[in-house]
Amino acid sequence: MSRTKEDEATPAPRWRRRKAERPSEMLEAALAVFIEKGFTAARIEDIARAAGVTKGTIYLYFPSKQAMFEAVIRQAMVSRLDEARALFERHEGPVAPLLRRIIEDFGPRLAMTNLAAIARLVIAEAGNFPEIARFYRHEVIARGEDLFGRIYAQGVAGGEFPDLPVDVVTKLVIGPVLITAIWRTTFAPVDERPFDPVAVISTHARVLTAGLRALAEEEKP
Amino acid sequence: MSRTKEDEATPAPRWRRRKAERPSEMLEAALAVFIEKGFTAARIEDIARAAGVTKGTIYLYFPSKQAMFEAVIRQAMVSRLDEARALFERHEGPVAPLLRRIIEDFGPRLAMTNLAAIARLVIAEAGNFPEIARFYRHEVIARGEDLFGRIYAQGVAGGEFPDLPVDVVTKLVIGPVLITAIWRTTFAPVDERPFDPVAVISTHARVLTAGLRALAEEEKP
Amino acid sequence: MSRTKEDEATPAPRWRRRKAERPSEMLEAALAVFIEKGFTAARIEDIARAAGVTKGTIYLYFPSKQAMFEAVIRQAMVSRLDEARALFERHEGPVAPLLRRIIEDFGPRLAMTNLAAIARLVIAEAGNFPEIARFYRHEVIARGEDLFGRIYAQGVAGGEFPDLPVDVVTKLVIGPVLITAIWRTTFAPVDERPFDPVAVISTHARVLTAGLRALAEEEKP
Amino acid sequence: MSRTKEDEATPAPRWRRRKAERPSEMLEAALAVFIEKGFTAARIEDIARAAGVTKGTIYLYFPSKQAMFEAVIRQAMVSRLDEARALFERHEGPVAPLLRRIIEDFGPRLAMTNLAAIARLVIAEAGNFPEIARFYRHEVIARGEDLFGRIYAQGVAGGEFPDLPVDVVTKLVIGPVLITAIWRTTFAPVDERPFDPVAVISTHARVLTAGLRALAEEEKP
DNA sequence: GATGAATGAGTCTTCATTCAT
DNA sequence: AATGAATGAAGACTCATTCAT
Repeated sequence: MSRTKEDEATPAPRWRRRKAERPSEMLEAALAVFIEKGFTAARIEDIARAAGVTKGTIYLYFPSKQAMFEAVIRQAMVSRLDEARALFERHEGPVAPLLRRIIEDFGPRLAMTNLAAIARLVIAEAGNFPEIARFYRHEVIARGEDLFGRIYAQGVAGGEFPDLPVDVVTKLVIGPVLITAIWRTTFAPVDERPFDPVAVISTHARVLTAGLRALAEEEKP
Repeated sequence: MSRTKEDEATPAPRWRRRKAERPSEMLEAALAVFIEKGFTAARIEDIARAAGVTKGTIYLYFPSKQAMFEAVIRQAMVSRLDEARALFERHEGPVAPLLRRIIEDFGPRLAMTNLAAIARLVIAEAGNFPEIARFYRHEVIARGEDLFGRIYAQGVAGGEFPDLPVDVVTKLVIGPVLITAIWRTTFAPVDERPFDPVAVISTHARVLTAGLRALAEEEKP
Repeated sequence: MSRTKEDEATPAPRWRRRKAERPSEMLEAALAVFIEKGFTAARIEDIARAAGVTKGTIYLYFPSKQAMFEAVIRQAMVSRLDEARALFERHEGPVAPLLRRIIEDFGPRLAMTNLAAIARLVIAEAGNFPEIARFYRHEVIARGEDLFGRIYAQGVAGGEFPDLPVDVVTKLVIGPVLITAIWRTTFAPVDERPFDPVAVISTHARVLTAGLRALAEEEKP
Repeated sequence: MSRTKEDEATPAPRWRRRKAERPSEMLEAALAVFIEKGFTAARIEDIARAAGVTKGTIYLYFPSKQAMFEAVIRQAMVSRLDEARALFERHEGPVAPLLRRIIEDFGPRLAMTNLAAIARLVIAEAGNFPEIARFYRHEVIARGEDLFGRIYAQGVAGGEFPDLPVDVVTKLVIGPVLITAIWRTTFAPVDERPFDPVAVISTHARVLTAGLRALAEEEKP
């Protein structure tokens, strides 16, 4: 592409105009910094440096550190939610043997990626950010329960699962996954003993499915 | 409560000699403030006020805010550890039906008291306080695993439990309890739907014991 | 000086971009404050105000009060060192009568300017700032001895000066100059009697040169 | 000495009543601490510990840290003044050869003992303690000049010394001694090269006496 | 007389936020 | 749009001084 006439008036800009991408680049950088240091200890300047901009620029896109934090969590979760939805919706057919596969697919995805760190971040800061807690509760967890609830309902209808409240069962599913996530990011770094998250999650899948199946049997007359 | 006559003559003294009691009063006050605000957002002056002393007094007993935080967690956990030990050691006899009782006794004690908030605090701050993480790992969790491990081993020996690694089983036991604790302190306050921690825990106990029993059956020839 | 019309429309801006000049302005202000109050008693805010900036700005240029102090002494001495070098190196030819001129040129320059106050400051704080002492020893004194040593060696070679260790002679040269400097800044302000530093220094020059000449004569066979 | 009847009523006290000695013990301890750290950096508690008492006790004897500092300097100097006086007054007879002995006796006594450190302390803090400066000027220096002045006057009368103002000559005498004292306490600790204070002082004595003698010769017709 | 627990004013230092360029 | 110099409020920590015991 040869330079045309208008180049005379408008010399090549030193930086490429990337207005649209900038904010989400910043959010990614911010996520990394928040994960590493937590909300308070993360300095705006750290985030700016990680994003390759300067402090002032952050404030062109976000009105405050707190607003940025909320946006960070939002974006991080939203971008994962679609993956999660796809994951859940892919599964069709008989659900009982599926539960195990769901846990084994979904578990490591939470426990082994930085979703674990995000979860820890949310847990840590929810007290100071009710807005975050509310968002997480309604946008993330509610959707997850919804997706999982439909699958579970099928299983109950088919006599594969006992008739328990879905929000309770969800917590039984998530609990050991969450503890695995937390363990990996919190205690494993200071622990000399090896820690095998996948083993925990697959054992969890086995025990839980076995337990649900057993209770379902009991319910039958 | 009206002021009595002698108040006129004897205004409140600036201080009263109470060296022995002071430190643990301060730790209690500090725990409350740390739980409410997190480590960084808690101001020493807040803690001092909550303890009924002034800033300077804090520094007579603790060399720094960080040291105080570590002491807070230590004292909070140590005082619970004995309860926990007693709880575990009381149980004797056949262990399979016991597991359920253990979860149902121990679970609410973690999920419903401020142990839940402490756990959240540890999770939130462990990244910035490796010392806390290490302490918690070695003093709190290791002991719990130890106590629980002995019980579980009996069950395995008696064919009541499947032969799984005890550290893995421990996480299956704790996971849903922990999520209950976190839920109560993190999401329940912003959630309009009712949340029944005890239901979660007792369901957990039922499903887990059923699952372990089922797997134990499978193991038998 | 009355405010002009445009003042109405343009109130003083919060700041003006002056990165290049700022640091040395701050160092000058800091020198004045440190001289007046000593290191510990000088408040960063005093220095900032004297420099026409606010506290925070100081920390944009110096990482700590201590670092600033070291920079202050360094800059104050380094800028004088070149003058001193020029002064010494200008002198050529026979050195014996020169010694007197050197003292009479150099003495008042130390005793009458704020070099005197800096010397006092260094003496006062060297105990708490070994780095300052070391810097002063190696950068300031060593250079002075070096310059002076070359001149003195010529005089010894020419039989004008006795063959004494140059570091000892240096102290004989400096001693009365230093006491003059200290006297002026320490005791003269509280003394009702008049004090004539120049008289002390010129008498010193006369007596010292006479003494050295006499000893040089003695050395000759 | 056997215990007598009144012992029954007055059992041996746990501590010996030493009201009279206590203050000067504290002053000695305080001197050491002030010398080591300077006025501001010296903590009352350091002094108390060094004196074997507690903070509160200090305030039974001195109304404030500043008052204590002034008392410290006073006592330290007063106790030395008598020695100095004795030293000066011992000397009698012809004064010219004596000057050298005076310097060689008195010099090391100032330069090598903690008088050097006290001098440094006074120089350092005089700005913040005009009272100290005044005391030192009038009580210490004036007396020294007085004693020395009588000797010098004899020498002038006898044609041994040139007719110079005694306050000027005093500074020529003291200057190299002072620089030796300061050097030893300020720069020698950070200097790898050896430093021989006595050599400086004896050279000083030789050069100064030679110089004064030479000028006295010039004055003669 | 002595103690030492308690106080609180004083200071350094950090960092989110602003705004002239 | 981007920069980065400057701001100033906020908070950890120190230590001279007080005073109940």
